[in-house]
Amino acid sequence: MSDTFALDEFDRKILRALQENADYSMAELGEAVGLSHTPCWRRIKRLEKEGIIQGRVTLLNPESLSLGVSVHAYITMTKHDEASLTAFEDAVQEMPEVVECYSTSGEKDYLLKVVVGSVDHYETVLKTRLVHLPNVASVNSTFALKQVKFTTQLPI
Amino acid sequence: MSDTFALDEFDRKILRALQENADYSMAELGEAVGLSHTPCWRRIKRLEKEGIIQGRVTLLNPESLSLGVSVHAYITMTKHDEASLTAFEDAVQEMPEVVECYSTSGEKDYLLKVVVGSVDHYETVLKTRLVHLPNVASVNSTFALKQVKFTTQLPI
DNA sequence: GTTGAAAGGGTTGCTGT
DNA sequence: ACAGCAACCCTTTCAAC
Repeated sequence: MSDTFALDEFDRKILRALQENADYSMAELGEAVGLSHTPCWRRIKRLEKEGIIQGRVTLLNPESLSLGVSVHAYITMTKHDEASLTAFEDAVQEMPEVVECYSTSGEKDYLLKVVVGSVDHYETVLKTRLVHLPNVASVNSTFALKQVKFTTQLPI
Repeated sequence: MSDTFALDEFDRKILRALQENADYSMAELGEAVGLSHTPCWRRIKRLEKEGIIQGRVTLLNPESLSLGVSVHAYITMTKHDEASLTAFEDAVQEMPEVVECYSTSGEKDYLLKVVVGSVDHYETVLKTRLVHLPNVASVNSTFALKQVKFTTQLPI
């Protein structure tokens, strides 16, 4: 594959640490992985240029923002030509409540993860927005009773 | 709710910017939201202390690490007493390939999002790990054909 | 790879509004 | 409350080796 790169154990240690916490200083990071700060910094710059590091983001606490309700919505489409699917996918990008979207194998066409503040709030989003997305035939919703695990750390 | 706090428009602008990119300097951030860097920095510290800001993480590109295959696994449990569920949930935390886990309403008990490198890799994870998690009766897997959207930004 | 030094930005306190 | 300023210190960044 043209988009894979050879990573040594230093790179992996750096990536594992940075996935967990982007706030490590070069000195801390170097000490943790067994390098001095300069090669550590050079490796990070290389990993950024290669596109392996996508960026640093701040994670917020959903509960404290009254966004503690996650819903998985399963979408069946009326049409399956490329233009119809693209119209749906573009519209999904514009909905901030939809934080994840996958086209799926199996009976349903898409799986959406939607973040809202309450069941009532979801009902509004569902009836005023989701069912009106382009070419949607039906929406089947499953509420998350509990978020058991959520991590942005990839298993490297 | 004791864990919700009053946020003004400055706080929201700061949070929106930091969710998108944690690398903004105080000067940039202040300019973007209409504050000077000192009050901007103080607000961030307050938001961290209140737990609204959970932390900063580095996001990696799954494809470049050969982790481009996402699978949603639906779990049915053999037992539903609290101890059995807790045993399962604890075991899930220890599986780095499982990046999300929700207990769900509906027929299935849990929904897992699993990140792997290939379909073959998933088969191994499924047969050697997932089906042997505590109190699992059955696992039903759906492959993501395409990741249409993924964001860590909450809709604030 | 290392050491070390310059430049930049984060952090704090103070004054004034 | 915020702006502005000054100072310190840590971190990033880039030499030179």
